[in-house]
Amino acid sequence: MTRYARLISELINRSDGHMTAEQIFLELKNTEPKVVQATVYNNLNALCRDGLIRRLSVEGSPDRYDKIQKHDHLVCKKCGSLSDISLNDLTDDLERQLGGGIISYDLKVFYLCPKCRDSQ
Amino acid sequence: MTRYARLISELINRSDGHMTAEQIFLELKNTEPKVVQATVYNNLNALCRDGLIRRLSVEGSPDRYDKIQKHDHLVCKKCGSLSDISLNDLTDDLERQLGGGIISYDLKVFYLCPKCRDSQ
DNA sequence: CTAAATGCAAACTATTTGCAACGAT
DNA sequence: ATCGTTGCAAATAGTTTGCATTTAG
Repeated sequence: MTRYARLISELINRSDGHMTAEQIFLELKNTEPKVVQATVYNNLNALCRDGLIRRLSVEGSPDRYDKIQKHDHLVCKKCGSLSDISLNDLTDDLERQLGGGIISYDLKVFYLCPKCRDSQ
Repeated sequence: MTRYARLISELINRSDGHMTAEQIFLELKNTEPKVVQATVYNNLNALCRDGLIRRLSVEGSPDRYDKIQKHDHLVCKKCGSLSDISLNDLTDDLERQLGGGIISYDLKVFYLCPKCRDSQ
């Protein structure tokens, strides 16, 4: 595990998650001024491949990177803002319905965030 | 509803879904040789906005466009291939857990497709 | 007649790649 | 010495935008 990989993984696990590559890059550059975007992308890909972080694709915005610990997401249909939620685990249900072989799942629940609901 | 909008929406609802903008563009060009990508994107955005199709973001590949009718997806963790599944509807559960306000949800179940499982 | 939709080219954003230099085994 | 990692620049992929032209109500 290289210096950058460690720093990036810490950053993602320490933050609220949901950081874009750009945000990670900017944050990291505070302490590591020489780092470039390509390196951040390389590391993010490696960390995802190795299962240390997870990638979150949200329509309309760049990919986000999140802690691996299982949780679900509430996504505002209007502005795309994300928040974490912990819902009942579905794995057993899914295994039963699909007959096994499941690796993981990703559940996004769409709603209108308070801000967007108010500005209707 | 314009000509293109109708054709595109039909295409998506007739197909197995999961078409990328590029695929839709190419397919459409068979019968509408003058159409350009920008028009396809414009129409896809409008159709999504109006709730006539849904956009599906799959990490690592361009957005896909799908029929609106509720269903879930099985996604190969390795090659990203998609297939439809019909799982028990979670809406009531989610409403109960979250206290209402849900618009919809998106459930992706990751697995290894037969092809990728074999080539391990 | 007007407003919206289209074609076209250019712009933009997110991400990847090739390659030389560097750093840690 | 070797192999993976980095910095850098350029390339690519996907998508959007501005604008003049066409189309449909």
